[in-house]
Amino acid sequence: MSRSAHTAAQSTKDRLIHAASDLFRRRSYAGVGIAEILNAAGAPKGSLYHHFPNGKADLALATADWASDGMLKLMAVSFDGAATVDDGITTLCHKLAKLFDKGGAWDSCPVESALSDGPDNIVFRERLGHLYEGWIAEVALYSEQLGDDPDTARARSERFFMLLQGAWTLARARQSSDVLRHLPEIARAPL
Amino acid sequence: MSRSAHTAAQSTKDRLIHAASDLFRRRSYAGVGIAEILNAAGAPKGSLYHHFPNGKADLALATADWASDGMLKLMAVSFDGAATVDDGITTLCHKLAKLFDKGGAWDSCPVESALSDGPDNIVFRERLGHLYEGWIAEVALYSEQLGDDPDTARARSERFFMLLQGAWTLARARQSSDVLRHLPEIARAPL
Amino acid sequence: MSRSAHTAAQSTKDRLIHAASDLFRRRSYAGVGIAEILNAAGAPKGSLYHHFPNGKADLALATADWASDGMLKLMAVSFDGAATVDDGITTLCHKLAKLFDKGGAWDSCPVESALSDGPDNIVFRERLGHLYEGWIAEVALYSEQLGDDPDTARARSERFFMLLQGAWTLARARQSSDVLRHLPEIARAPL
Amino acid sequence: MSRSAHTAAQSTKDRLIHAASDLFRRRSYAGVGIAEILNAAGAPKGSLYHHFPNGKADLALATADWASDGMLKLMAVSFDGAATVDDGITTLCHKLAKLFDKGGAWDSCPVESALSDGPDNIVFRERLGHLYEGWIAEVALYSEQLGDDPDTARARSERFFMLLQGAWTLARARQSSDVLRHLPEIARAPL
DNA sequence: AATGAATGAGCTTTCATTCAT
DNA sequence: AATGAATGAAAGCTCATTCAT
Repeated sequence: MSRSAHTAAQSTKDRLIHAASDLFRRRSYAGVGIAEILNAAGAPKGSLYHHFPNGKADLALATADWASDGMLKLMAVSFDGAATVDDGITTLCHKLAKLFDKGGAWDSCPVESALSDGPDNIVFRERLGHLYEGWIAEVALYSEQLGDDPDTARARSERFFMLLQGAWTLARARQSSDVLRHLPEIARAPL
Repeated sequence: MSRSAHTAAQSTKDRLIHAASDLFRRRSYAGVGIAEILNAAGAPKGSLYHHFPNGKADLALATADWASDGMLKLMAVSFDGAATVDDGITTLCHKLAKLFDKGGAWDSCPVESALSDGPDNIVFRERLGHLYEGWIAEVALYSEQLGDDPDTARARSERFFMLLQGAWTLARARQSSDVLRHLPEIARAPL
Repeated sequence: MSRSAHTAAQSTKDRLIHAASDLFRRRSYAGVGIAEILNAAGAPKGSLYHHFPNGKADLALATADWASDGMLKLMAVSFDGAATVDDGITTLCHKLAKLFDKGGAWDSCPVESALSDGPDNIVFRERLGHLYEGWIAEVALYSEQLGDDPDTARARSERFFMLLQGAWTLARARQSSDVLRHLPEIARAPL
Repeated sequence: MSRSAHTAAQSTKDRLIHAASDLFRRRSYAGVGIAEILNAAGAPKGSLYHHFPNGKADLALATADWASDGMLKLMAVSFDGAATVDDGITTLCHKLAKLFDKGGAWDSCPVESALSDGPDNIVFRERLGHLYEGWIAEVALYSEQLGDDPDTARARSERFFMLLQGAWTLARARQSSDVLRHLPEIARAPL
């Protein structure tokens, strides 16, 4: 998910996905041109349509999938060995805060930036929903494993998802990861 | 903020702002062309630069300001006569859910969609932060007026902002305003 | 209709039509790129879509209309003062033979080359039929004025249209206008 | 020449020729891309240059040759057992009308559509002339065999060629094979 | 003989903006 | 204050072809 973690020998296809993800996060699907992506990936002009027959839209879907997988892995790492749900969430928030700081503080959610802006089609919308539900299900699963009953786990996870999305938005507006770092304690407080 | 509330005789400038706001919400700043905005506003080809000398960027800033004012008014109406902060928030969430349903369920935050996507300049970023802080301050003010001490009011408001942004994101991904309608009770639960 | 008859000061729109007509005749709608047309017309890169909002397709329709008008004028001139239908046709064939020789002998029918090749839409097909019927009606009109009864005039005109189209095709295949020049006597002979 | 007469097991090369001929007739050489031809033929991406080393141009020449052979066969069948030239022509016209109706009424002459539009080279032009002369010579031969003296036979054949090309053009413009069916009587009438 | 990945020039069209009126 | 013609850079995409396997 970081901008520099994938510079070792990769396929052209992977380089396209990583370059597109970086650029979409900063300026979103519609704000980034294909020429720029190809240039960033060091890929030749005509190679995009070989790997992604439907062009930019296919690339955006692949980018969102890849970024979502990265998020799921980050969740897994964060909850691995966590004693409580709160511990897992705290670790995750700190990892995300670091990611935010690495990205230049103007990166938005990699899934939303790739799919939200795109062609007005149903495929993008459904994929966006599907990937987000996957994140919520993942945290809910860890919560259950740490003792929550299913309904509580799901409600907690959904609530955390919303807080996280909102916190990231606010962090971006403030150009500061502080709110992400403090998110665990914010979430803990009752209304 | 709604798509149809401003159809009475308006100035060309106002029609441009409203048309742009509608379009930006659905496809964001970069995803909407000036020709499309002019067409939707029924404005002549060359009139944009008369009202907005800096072109699309100026229009986006005006759009964000107008949408933010609408949000502040909605907050005022929601908290007017509210007995508790919870009451005010509940009313606000229901009003926003109705707005969401009106907009075709693919509208995103009007402030973010106008400013997040735009030219990579500092003006947009600072305006985004400024407007969001205004929303947070507004709810915090109502909370204080309803008895919260300043620190509590601010923390509550910030937390609500995050939940609201996240809930809107989730509502959009699900193409359903349910999560917005249930947001008050979700917010009430402790982590 | 000739390549050099319109070099006096013309509007950009006219220059686009004339340049496109020349190029379409030699390599047909699909074989000619917009860049080439703009270059030949001396028109700036973005000006085509100002004059022809639907782009290449609009230009092709305008080109076909203009060429068809030229053909109607040529018919009018040829039959003006003609004592018999045969005289009119003879004059017309000689004028067309001269046109063929001017064009480099690889020009095809300007109406067909603009519309036959184009996007697979019904507008092109109907326009092609409409313009051709106009030619047939025109010659039939002159035949009536020269004494033919309506049915004979129409049959003669239609037969002449076919011979002319076929003769032009053959002239092009042979790179020689001979068959056009001899068309009147060919048409006169019984099968 | 028909679209469905060759569906039994064919070589890749044949399938390429037949698919290309179908497509060229509808949208001409320049209007059809290689990808579309390969797709229609069910041929793998790289196979075209195996069978046609010079690529699309070679394929167009092969297509024109194949279509011209089909026309010569159709002529042979039509004149086989014909008592008079008029009989042969009548049969031929009816066969061509049926072909026209099969093709969707937007097919043009398969020889012209493959060669007329192509690269601006002398090979295509000469092949076009050569194939057309072959058609004219073929009908002239049958006319001689049915009693015409050589000069008359040639003149008749050439005249018929022109009427046929023109009739096909008109049939296409009108989206109706009527003019092809009535061509024999049209040809019979004096100017 | 056959394949599909790779290539970069070219395609049509839209972009945000400027300018003369 | 208001207009629409004009502009050329850039957009996303397809092109015919080459090449290593």
